[in-house]
Amino acid sequence: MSTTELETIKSNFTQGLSQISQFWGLPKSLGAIFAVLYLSPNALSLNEIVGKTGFTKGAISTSVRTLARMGLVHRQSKLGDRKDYYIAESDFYKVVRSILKGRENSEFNRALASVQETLVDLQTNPNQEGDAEDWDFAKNRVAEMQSFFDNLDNLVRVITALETMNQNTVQKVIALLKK
Amino acid sequence: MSTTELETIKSNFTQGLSQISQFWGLPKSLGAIFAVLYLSPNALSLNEIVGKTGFTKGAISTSVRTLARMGLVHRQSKLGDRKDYYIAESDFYKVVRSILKGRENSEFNRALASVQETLVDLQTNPNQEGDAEDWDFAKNRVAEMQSFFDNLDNLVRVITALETMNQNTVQKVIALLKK
DNA sequence: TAGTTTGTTTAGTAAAAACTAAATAAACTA
DNA sequence: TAGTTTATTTAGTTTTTACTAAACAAACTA
Repeated sequence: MSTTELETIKSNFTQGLSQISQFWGLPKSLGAIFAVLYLSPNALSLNEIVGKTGFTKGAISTSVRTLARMGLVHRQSKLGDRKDYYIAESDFYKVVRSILKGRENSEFNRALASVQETLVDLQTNPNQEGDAEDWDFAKNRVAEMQSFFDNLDNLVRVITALETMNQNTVQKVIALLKK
Repeated sequence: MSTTELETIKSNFTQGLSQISQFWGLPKSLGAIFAVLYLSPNALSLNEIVGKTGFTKGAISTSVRTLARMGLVHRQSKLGDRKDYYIAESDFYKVVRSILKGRENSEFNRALASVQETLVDLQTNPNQEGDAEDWDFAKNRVAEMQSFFDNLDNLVRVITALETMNQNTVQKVIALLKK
């Protein structure tokens, strides 16, 4: 009965993380799986996760891999046991850095590059007569955007370079901003 | 012909922003509409946006409203003209603050609240005998998560409270983090 | 070897989201 | 008033995405 109670609370928590997950445009399953792992004192096998979440083996298999890519869970192998086991990363600052690092590979960078190409295209073009103002306007706008992205990219680069990031780090930033 | 060239470049740029948009889990249309407005020296009416993007009036009508909610575009009314006109916000730091502010209303906060409820549920419950360690483990885990969220929330609160935010602000943060 | 137990991939389905076309509403105009 | 011109809403379609069920593959076991 007390166990049931705990399970109920866990289930509510899982629902909450599912919603957060889909708020960020991710599948609910990711939130649910992470929640189950996060509240489990011991590593869980794929089939155990199936049992606790109700998703199929295939779904868990792929979901758990994307969670691992994000740095939110880690795969473990026990000796003499063919099963894989999964645990949740509980240091969220680590997760933030891991996700920010992931940006380099991603589709996102290809899109960013296309913005940069636009800027080059605009700059290398000889000024036209008829629509010179249009060209200049576009040039300035895209240059501003590029500068914003560069600035942001620097910030991310510095963050990912931090050997440690924790509450204290954030609080120092807050103190700086408050002035 | 030179005009055609400029249009081609604009179209590439628009494609780029569309991809960025969908990378963040948003409809491509949002990126496309913003791109068109961002590169337009003058405010555009709804029908002009329809012409430049190829989406239907209905789609533009709703998309432009969500863009406005995010602070990415602004609606303008010209006197003696019944049409609405739209311009892009070009200060991206403003946009960041605007989006961060929007968090208060959102579904996101309801989900966060449910995490907090979980914590309360766990803490108010009298310790059980059989599964005391399970309760404690869950309690600690959820408390840690809550503390992370609180910390982040403070940061966001400070950022939105900033009267101005710009490249310089970011650079100061970078300088702080580098030490 | 054949038989288990695991994880992954694939093909198909169900559900959700983005979008279109058209009806409606609202504000003006002649 | 009836007729235009605009924006919004609605109902339905298309497209995309998440997921299931089942086949497959790989690693072990008897």
